[in-house]
Amino acid sequence: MTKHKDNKTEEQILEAAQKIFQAKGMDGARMQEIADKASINKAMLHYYYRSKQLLFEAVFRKAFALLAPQLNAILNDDSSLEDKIKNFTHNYISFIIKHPYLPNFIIQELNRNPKFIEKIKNNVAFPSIDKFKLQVQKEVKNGTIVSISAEQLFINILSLNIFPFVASPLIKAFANVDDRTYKTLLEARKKEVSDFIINAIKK
Amino acid sequence: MTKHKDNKTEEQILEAAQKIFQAKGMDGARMQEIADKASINKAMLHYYYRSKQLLFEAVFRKAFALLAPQLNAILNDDSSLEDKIKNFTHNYISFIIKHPYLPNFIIQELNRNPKFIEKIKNNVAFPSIDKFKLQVQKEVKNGTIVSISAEQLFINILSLNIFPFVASPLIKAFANVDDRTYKTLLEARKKEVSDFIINAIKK
DNA sequence: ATTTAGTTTAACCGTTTGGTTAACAAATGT
DNA sequence: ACATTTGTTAACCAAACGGTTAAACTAAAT
Repeated sequence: MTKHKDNKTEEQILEAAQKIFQAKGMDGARMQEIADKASINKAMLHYYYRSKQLLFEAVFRKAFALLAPQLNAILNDDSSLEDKIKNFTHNYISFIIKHPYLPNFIIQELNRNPKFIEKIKNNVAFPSIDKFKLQVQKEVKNGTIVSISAEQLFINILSLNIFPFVASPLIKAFANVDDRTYKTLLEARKKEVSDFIINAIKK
Repeated sequence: MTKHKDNKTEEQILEAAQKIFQAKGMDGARMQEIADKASINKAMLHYYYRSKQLLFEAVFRKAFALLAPQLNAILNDDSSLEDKIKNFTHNYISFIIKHPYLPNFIIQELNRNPKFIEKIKNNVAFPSIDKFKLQVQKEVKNGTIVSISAEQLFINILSLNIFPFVASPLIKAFANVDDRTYKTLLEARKKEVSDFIINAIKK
């Protein structure tokens, strides 16, 4: 979209689209609603982004670009495994509390169209697990942690950090807690989760 | 729908609707597509279920009724905490491997409309955390496990078991594994996850 | 044999949808 | 000063959507 000189309207659109898409998903979102939220004419959406699909992809890319660096913190940082887990958990949960729609949006739309991630891989700095893998293997070999594959540990870390945000209505209902209590629980998880993980892997 | 004598068509519709709704969600699903998959006329959908919303609710209720008893296994079973975690993890992952769309469907549609769970609470046997809570508190008091709230432990168990299915496209991409390898990883989690949890909480 | 109630179909309907058009306004360049 | 490009608007469009209708079909009950 480099041909446009004035990017004020373009950004207004992207912000509005972000809110609508993240709340209602690709299928549930309406172009008119996005236009209304951006306080502009519907034709402008197509003037700047050509189609709903392309507008959606712009929103998705932006969201993904926000999330990816967070994961780099655990995959490609130089600190010790224990420090990584502590820092990541604390920072990541703080981050998601500020952007609660983000993980669910990305997960949902990726499930809707799994091939989409290939497009993203070429556009955004994409974290790699390689370094993390070496680190875990080394610690297992040294006997500092129990025998576990880097992939399983990685899945566990992500699960414990992300799932409570993705499935909040379900968990709230089962655990029988109200919104305020749930927020307190999430806040406590900044510490609880890293303790839990470190306990699980240390010998 | 008790007025109908022949329930063959009705079930065909529900099955087709289940597949379409679980793959595309409420907003992405089309009544025509459901009719096609059920090999019947579109008017029949309305004859048996009146509206898209009611058909969707029937599908959702059925899915939820399938999932809820699984959770009862961990919340209201009489066995020891360690046995519970082992059994639940093993059985639940086996269950979801057979119904891979289920958790994501429920989570997604509950996020779309959080009030919906109130409707469900009255219709389906709804698990309660009370008994599990007492059990955890007792074990903490006895010193057999580390100090942890039942809610946090419950969240952790659900996260580790469900998230890998909900976020599979994302995890596959980050962990850089193909479909076959990922299936193997999930299969291994039947044991890995319970070891991980038990390690995390035992003193 | 005829009624009756349940089932199925094709055709139809009003609305909403993403997207387009053509005219107009505001900058920008010459 | 004029011409050209860029930004914005209201009106419009065809297609797709969920839902309805009225008539036809089926089979058991009278």
